[in-house]
Amino acid sequence: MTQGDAVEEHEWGPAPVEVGADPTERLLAELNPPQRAAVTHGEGPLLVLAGAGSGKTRVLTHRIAYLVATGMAHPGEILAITFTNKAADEMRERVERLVGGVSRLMWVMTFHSACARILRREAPRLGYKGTFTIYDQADSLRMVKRAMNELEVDPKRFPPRTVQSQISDAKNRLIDSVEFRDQQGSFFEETVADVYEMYERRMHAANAMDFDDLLVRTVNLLELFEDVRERYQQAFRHVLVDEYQDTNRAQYRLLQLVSAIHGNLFVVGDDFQSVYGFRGADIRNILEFERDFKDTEVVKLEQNYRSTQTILSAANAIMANNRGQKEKRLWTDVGEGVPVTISELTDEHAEARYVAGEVERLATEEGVARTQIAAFYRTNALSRVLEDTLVRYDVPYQVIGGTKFYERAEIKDAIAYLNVLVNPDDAISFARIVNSPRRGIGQTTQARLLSHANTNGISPLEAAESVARVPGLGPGAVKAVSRFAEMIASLRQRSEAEPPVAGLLEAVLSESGYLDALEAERTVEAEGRVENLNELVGVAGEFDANRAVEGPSEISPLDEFLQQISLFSDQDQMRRDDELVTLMTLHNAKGLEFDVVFMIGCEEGVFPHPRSVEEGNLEEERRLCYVGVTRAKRHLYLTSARERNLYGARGYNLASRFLGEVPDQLVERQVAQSQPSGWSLGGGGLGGGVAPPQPRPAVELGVGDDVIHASFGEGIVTAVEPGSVVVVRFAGDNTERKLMADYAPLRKAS
DNA sequence: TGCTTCACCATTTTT
DNA sequence: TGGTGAAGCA
Repeated sequence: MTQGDAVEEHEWGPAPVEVGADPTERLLAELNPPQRAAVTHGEGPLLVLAGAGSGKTRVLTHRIAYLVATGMAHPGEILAITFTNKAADEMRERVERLVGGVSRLMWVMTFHSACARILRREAPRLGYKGTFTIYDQADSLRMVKRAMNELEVDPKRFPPRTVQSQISDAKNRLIDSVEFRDQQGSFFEETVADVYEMYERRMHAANAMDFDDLLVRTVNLLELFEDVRERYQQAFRHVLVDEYQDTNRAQYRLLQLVSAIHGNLFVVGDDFQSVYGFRGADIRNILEFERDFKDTEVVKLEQNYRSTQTILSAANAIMANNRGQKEKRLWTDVGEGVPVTISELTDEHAEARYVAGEVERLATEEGVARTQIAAFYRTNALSRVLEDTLVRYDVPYQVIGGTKFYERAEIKDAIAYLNVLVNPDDAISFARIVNSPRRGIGQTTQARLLSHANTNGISPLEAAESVARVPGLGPGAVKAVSRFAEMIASLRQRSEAEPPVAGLLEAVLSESGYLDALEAERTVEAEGRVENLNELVGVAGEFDANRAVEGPSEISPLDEFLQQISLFSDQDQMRRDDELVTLMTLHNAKGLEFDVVFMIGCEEGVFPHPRSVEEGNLEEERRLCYVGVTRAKRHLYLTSARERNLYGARGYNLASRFLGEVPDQLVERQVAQSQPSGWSLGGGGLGGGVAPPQPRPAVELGVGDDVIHASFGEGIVTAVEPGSVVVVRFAGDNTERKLMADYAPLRKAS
């Protein structure tokens, strides 16, 4: 907290909105009538059904500002919850713009951050230490496997991922292992119940919580301890929730608990955009809100400020095929716009060429910025052909999603070292680092350490510290383990002296031998990993700097750093400044908007996904389609391919049923003439929307040449294949790509 | 202990 | 088609 903010804190009240006249006037001036009704709502629950592009974030931020400006709430009494860090950041920023620095007193954060914050203080009540570690899905999966291993459950018959997801589902529904067992009948489920129980026990012993635990344990806390419950119920006079349709049972219960005294629950959502059912989101939470919270008022936002009427009509028509939903019809006053283009191509290559060609045509002939163009697909696998084609057409693009920074092995390793320093009970992090880098502590040794730890009720680290007492270890293993234990002990001493996190991290990386081992590899991959680790050190340095400004807090810097990054994912990696076309899954597209949207792979067998159809989730697929369609502001393209390689086999598919649900009068249809596919660029019909770049005389490239690519940057040629294809490994993202030497924007580095 | 080969299998994934 | 994970060998 800076000096300036401290001053503003004392001056809170009518925030710096307007001097003189009614301070709320300007806030309300920018709103349409239903928006205004929502913002000026008095006390009691309110459900805002906010259609796509209807200004829901505006309503939320203005509502918060309104509460502050009218004195209905002190900033410190406001809890505003989102699902993503990105949404929370955006909301905080926009609120700050409206009310100024007092926004710092508000709790504007994700469900998980809010829960983690509460649990850091209160976890001892539940028998956890305040320094608990937060496990991501991968860590949690390891723990599931470990529990299964301990119970001798065959992973062939019980896929760990399935078991994990059943446990997670149960937690999302607030069903603990005891209740889970009671409800189950089949042998399979009995076994899952066993694993669930063991998993919980081991998680607790490791002083660790998975993402679901953050919610569930907070609910437990509030239900079990009246004083804690009342404290938070009193504290949060107004509770606001974004994307309410995505809440699961645990989140629902949490909101119910936390808003019980004041009853001011303000939720904004769109049942049409509920696409996370597979993760436990329960669409009933929004459909039955009025029943669950007495005297709820409902406001519908149906005016859309994003898309043309054509696009909205298409979206409405698609959704008319779903049942059990809140009646809602989007409209706009921006006009009809151009028809939806539906194109049927011969195969995925033609489809990709079509998209690439149209992108270039739009960019060069119609002046559409490439940042305003996106392509969505149902499954990540569909991006590959499109990417290859965009490269060949020299169209710069970015892919959102994919491998995340914090999921990279080297980053997870580094964090695991820090986890062990803060939380010595953390068995999963221990396992991660004990033999990484290689120090001769192999599987057998690890298994013996672990079983010794489990039978004696101590942590693996403690077992390592008294390795002499572990039975069955050879002298070599004993020596390696005790050296490891000593190294950790010395690092822990260092961490307790509270140095900056960045310095500690550097010490960890060098003293553990991790960096040395990477450098000894002398490969491009290893180099990239070192770079990533440097980036992590940079993140830590930034954290240290911010912390120095904000002053001390009750928990240690390292602890705070770990909590922050464990709940941070780099979803907000998207760049909007460069001239890049954006590629992503339909799920990732939620909340975004683009002038031009391509939805590729609109075929039966792809979208709707056959698995969803099997499982009776067609309506959710249709909502996903709705989400995709409503991202488009001006022009929507829906493409399908008659045949496509999927999982190595050729598949022949009909166009998606969703295409048929768009009324003909809104559509301009294009059907490809049969044309050969493959490497031949251009040609007639579709896919030749724009002439491909003329072949240049081949650049003489050989293995080992350093090259520079217009969008991928520096790389090295690792192979040359017939047909003037070169394989280049790029330093930037460490991937190998096959490029057409004649077409790729590639030149030899000097 | 650790590397290599082989078989398998396969949505979506805010935290 | 390609990435992952478990058994087999040096």
